Amino acid sequence: MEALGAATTRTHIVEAADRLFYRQGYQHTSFASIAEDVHISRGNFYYHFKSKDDILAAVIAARRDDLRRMLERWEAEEADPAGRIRRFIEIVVTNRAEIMSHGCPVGTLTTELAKLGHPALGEAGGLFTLFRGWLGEQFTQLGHQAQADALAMHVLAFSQGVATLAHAFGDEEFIHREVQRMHDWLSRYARAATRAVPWDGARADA
Amino acid sequence: MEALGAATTRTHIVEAADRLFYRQGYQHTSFASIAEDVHISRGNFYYHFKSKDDILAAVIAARRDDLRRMLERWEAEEADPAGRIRRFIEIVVTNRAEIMSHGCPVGTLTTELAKLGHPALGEAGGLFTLFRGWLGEQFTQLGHQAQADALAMHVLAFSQGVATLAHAFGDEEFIHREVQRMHDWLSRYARAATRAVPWDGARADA
DNA sequence: TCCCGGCTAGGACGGTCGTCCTAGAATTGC
DNA sequence: GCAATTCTAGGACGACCGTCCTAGCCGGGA
Repeated sequence: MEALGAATTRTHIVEAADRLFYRQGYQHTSFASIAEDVHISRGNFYYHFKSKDDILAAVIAARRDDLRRMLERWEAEEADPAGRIRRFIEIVVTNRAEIMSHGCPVGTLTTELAKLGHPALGEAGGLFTLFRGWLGEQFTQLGHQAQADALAMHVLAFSQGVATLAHAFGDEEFIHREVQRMHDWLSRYARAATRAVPWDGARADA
Repeated sequence: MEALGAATTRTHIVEAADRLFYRQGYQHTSFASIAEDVHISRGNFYYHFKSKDDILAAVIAARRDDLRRMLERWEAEEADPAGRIRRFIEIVVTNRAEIMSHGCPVGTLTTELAKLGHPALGEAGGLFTLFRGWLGEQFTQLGHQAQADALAMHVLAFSQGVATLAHAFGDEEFIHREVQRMHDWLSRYARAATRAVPWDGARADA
């Protein structure tokens, strides 16, 4: 019973598939290429996954878990909700190299699955929903309950627009310009609450 | 010599391919499905096009021509450069049904071709460049030469972000909100030049 | 009327894909 | 050391893909 070996092999498959789906797209990534990447026989795949869709589901679940951990980390590291939103805004800077090469992992996957009419589209869209809900929560904590979701969607739209064009044009200066613009925009909504932080630890619970 | 019949058949193929590439993606659209759509034999394709890539090139060229005509029409109908930019901003409203169903035709195609490593990526990216240059020209006419390209890219990023999220969430209210926000933003850059229009017909030539 | 060239239909071809099957290697519990 | 289980390798399969080939349809010019 070497369950550990199987677990790591399975993990390696998911990691390789994740990377390849991102770089080449889901449809364009064949079992052969994943197998080659993991140094595994092609036929051996079906011991760990019962279909290609199954691998996709595992990849989406892994991404979702990663994103959740990232959001939790931000919450631990940034006491100020505005600082957390700034973290999100700066994703496009932090990951600029990969974004310029392959776009946004969430946006491009969702778009592809939609065109394929793939049943996992809902799961992939859940990654957007994750960010949407989290950003909305931050804006709510900043005191903008009424517009929280609209503001969250605006931030998401920013990130998708920047990612798509940075990908198309490979323009790094553009990323920095738009991020700066977004920070300026955010400061209009963040100022009041940034001052509020020291004395309203209780409000976060409400 | 029924060259006319061939021309219309060719046009029908390009139109069907355009529609199917948009809805299902390039890779996921087979010759069989295009043939079925046009009511043509599968093998007959290669009289009109020598490969699938050839059809793609024709589709991109057709889109480019359509876009050019659209921009020329806007220039004829809108004397004010700000009005022309507003026309662009409102594309996402005008085409909201299609965008919510299938995303932006330019953005999704460019992204897909990039993942495929397809040689026609450059041509597809030219559609973005077309808008970028045209928008930049409008901002220049508004008197913002120095930042014209940056402003053009910002407008493009808006449209891509809105299209991607409207596609992912199917949220029409979101589209209207973001368009309104964008109009407000534009008015900050348009006001001065809107007044300037009557007396600076010469500047457009400079 | 016949012929010729533009145009079409249908099938054959090699290749790749996702899937499945099976024999056997490796590892564990007894 | 044996047996059972976990894991792997490699190939076979049917389906679909883009491509190509060829026989024949059709209409206009001689």
